Amino acid sequence: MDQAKSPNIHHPFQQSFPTVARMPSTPITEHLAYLLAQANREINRQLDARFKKEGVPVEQWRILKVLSDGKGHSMGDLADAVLLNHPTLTKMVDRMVSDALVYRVQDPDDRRKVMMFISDRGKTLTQRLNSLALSQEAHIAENYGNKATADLKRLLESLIEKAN
Amino acid sequence: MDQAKSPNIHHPFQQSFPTVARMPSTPITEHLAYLLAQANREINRQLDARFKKEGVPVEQWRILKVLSDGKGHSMGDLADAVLLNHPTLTKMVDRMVSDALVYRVQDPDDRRKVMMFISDRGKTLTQRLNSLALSQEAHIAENYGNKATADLKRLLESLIEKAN
DNA sequence: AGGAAAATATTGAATATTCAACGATTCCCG
DNA sequence: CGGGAATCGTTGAATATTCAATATTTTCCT
Repeated sequence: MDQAKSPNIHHPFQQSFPTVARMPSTPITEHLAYLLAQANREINRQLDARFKKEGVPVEQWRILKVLSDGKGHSMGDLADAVLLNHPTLTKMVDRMVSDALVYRVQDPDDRRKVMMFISDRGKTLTQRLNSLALSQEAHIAENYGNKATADLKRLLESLIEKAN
Repeated sequence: MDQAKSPNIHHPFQQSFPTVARMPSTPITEHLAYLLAQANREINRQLDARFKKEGVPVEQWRILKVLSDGKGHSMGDLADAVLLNHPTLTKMVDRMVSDALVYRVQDPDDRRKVMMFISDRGKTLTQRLNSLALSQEAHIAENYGNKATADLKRLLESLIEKAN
């Protein structure tokens, strides 16, 4: 009866009381990093829920959106724009090529580069996703307030700018 | 010479011009979801850089910080508090148990539950991490402004609250 | 010109995360 | 009380991400 199946489980008698006064330190919920993570997670979750029926993750929407200017974008530029590192982007683009949402064209001016383009299929999907995203933004603005939303965006932009 | 080694690469002649006027739609950089992702990513990157010398990912710091109230926290509560889903938390805690930063105690009142506690080793590490995190916050407040930082935190808190 | 260094994208192995299923325990209610 | 449903945490398989190494092409320097 002593050695149960779960490893790593102590039994309760080892509670030790702190011998020195514990300096409380700020709770995690007051750190900017935590608040950003939490807000980001929540907004993303909501957006993902809306995209669910199209079966497209948020990152692919970002890629499509960047490409929907119709110009070619190199993988490097795209990676920066959509906040993905290079290998992750390569693999995600592979999937999108399989789904015929985007295609690769070798840049004739610099043959190291690959220019990404959006396909017609990608464009029509993007439109559907955009309207889902817009409806989410509207929903946020609705019960969070237009002013708060605008203020928040402005502050975030400024933070990002300063952080670089 | 026709069939090169790279698959999926079209050659440039297939550029098609849009036949209908393209509605520009808002750029990705103006979406709240994108701004949050970008800010979160950047702040996290900076924090991770500071934690680098301790070799601890941000998530572990969050776990340690929550546990440093000295009370026991169930895995479920912890998962909510540190924004990780259950299996991910279980595996991260496994590593932290190996590193003797935390330990598990079976809850005697509800034997389905496991209560997590921080070890002494975990506590001293937490102190070092806290001071790194504080110095980051100070650095942010410094060239972003105390007011902006406070405003941003307030807005984020309110967004999170509304979103639930 | 020629060769070292830098830039670009991809690959493969190692690592991490997620999803679904499970085992154990407790709760609920007839 | 008894047994089905709910809760809690973990596991294993599938999937995704990351790190380091690679191949290719271009740039730079002398």
